Amino acid sequence: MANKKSKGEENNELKKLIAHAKEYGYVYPSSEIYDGLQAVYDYGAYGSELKNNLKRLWWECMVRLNENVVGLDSAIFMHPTTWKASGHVDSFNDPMVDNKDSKKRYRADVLIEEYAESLRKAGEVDKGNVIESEMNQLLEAEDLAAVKDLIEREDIKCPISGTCNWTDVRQFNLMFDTQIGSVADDSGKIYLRPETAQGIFVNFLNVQKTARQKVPFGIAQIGKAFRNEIVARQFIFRMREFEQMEMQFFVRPGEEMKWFEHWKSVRLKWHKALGVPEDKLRIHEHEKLAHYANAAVDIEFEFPFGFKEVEGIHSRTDFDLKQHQEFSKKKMQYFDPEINQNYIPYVVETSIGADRLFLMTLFNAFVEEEVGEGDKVKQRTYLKLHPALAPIKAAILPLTKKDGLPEKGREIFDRLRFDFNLIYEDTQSIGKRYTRQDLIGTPFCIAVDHQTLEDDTVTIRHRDTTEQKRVSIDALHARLSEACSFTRIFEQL
RNA sequence: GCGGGAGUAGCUCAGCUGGUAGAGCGACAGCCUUCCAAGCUGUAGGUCGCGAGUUCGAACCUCGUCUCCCGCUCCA
Repeated sequence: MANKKSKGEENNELKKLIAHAKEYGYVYPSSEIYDGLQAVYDYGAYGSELKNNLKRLWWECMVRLNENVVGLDSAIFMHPTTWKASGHVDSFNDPMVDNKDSKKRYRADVLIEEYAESLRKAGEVDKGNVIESEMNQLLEAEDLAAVKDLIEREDIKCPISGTCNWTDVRQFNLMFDTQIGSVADDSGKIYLRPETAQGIFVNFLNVQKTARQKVPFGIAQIGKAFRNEIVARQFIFRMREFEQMEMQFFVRPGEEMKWFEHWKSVRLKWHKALGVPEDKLRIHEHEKLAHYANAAVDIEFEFPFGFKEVEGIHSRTDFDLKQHQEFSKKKMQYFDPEINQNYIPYVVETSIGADRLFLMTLFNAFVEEEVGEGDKVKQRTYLKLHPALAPIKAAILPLTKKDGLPEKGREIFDRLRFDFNLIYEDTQSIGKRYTRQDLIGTPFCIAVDHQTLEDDTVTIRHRDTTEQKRVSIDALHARLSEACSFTRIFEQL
């Protein structure tokens, strides 16, 4: 393709954003003084503000604007059986072994099972069964070294290289685990949740009853989740500790596709309302569905490294509630008075990564443009963040540090600070201060000049155009409220 | 996994055939009182990625090690 970016260019765009994010207080590598921790990042002064604003916006759009969606804040720790019921223990936990010659990776249990099967076929039924039960015992005991010994003792070869040159057997746990209770033993092993959804499912009846909701209704939650990602790349796109914003919507069986389409269009509209250019968004339909789903789409954004999932909308059927009903022996059913029936509701999930949304927002906001003429051409860099999302709403900047201008500036600052996140700054030249605000994405700069002392007016500079307008100090509050309110985004929904 | 390249101040980088570190920008303080990173003065900030070795002496040479980047390979 003609306008396809080269790998180097993609990398440059990402690198530039990473550098900017670090330099201007958005995102730092975690534990940087110790050379960092792979695939873990920290949010700085402005990053934490932006992330909070995004989370609050999502929450308000979900919970406040929908009467039939209520919130929940469930714990990261959950009873271990939760993850057996959800299927995560089985599908997120495999003993892996690599052949050093072919560089192929195998599931150790599959490798041994296939070997045992070949023995049985060759007539050595007993030996095959013995080996398989031995393997199961070792896996049960989590004795991976012994599993390797077993592979070597039986001289199980890689089908590709034909050698028995294996690495150690390693457990690839996509779930993190830890101990609960002060005495560490196996019975206390619990997982850090790999998704927030299960906290919603296990609380389904609690919330339904106490918030007096009727199907169809939804439960929304924002929270951290943890996954041992094997490939750790692409900045905060793929992190080991990340934050999800999920809403599980419970519907009558048979009506799930209607609601699936509903939430698909609602969520797509939401991204557009945030100002994401339409040509950078696309819907990707899953062909291969997860074990719990009967329909799934991703809302993808075109990052420099390609179209990637930001949000997923899944029709999860009644899989999760049914599983929990089975494992917990508690009824996870709802009595629907309208049709006089008891049923396990079907679930439509919307799940967006807060960190991915953050990254998408930063990419959209990052602007570099040439300004000036002739030999005075300079590059201007700024973050074109929506005022409702920007970490700092306005900077109060006295033109000079004399003549009572700082005092007047402080006065204005104090009048507005209770309602808006502001910066007051009076050092160095005004141009330098404007530029600094551009770099962190502050939408408005309020300059206090000599005329202010005469008629109580100030100039407001708009970040995107650098144009200034003179307004009275009394009008500032209303102006900022108008521009920085979430209502400006709600109106687009 | 293989090959190549790079690690020196917050950032970008200089540092000759080995002689115990420099610039620009940025930050901070002051002057100036000025509307888009202006100017002047000053200040802070570096065990030169880490560890050994050679040497009277190592940012520089040798070995090891870690991290990052590029390309290939692999995986999805």
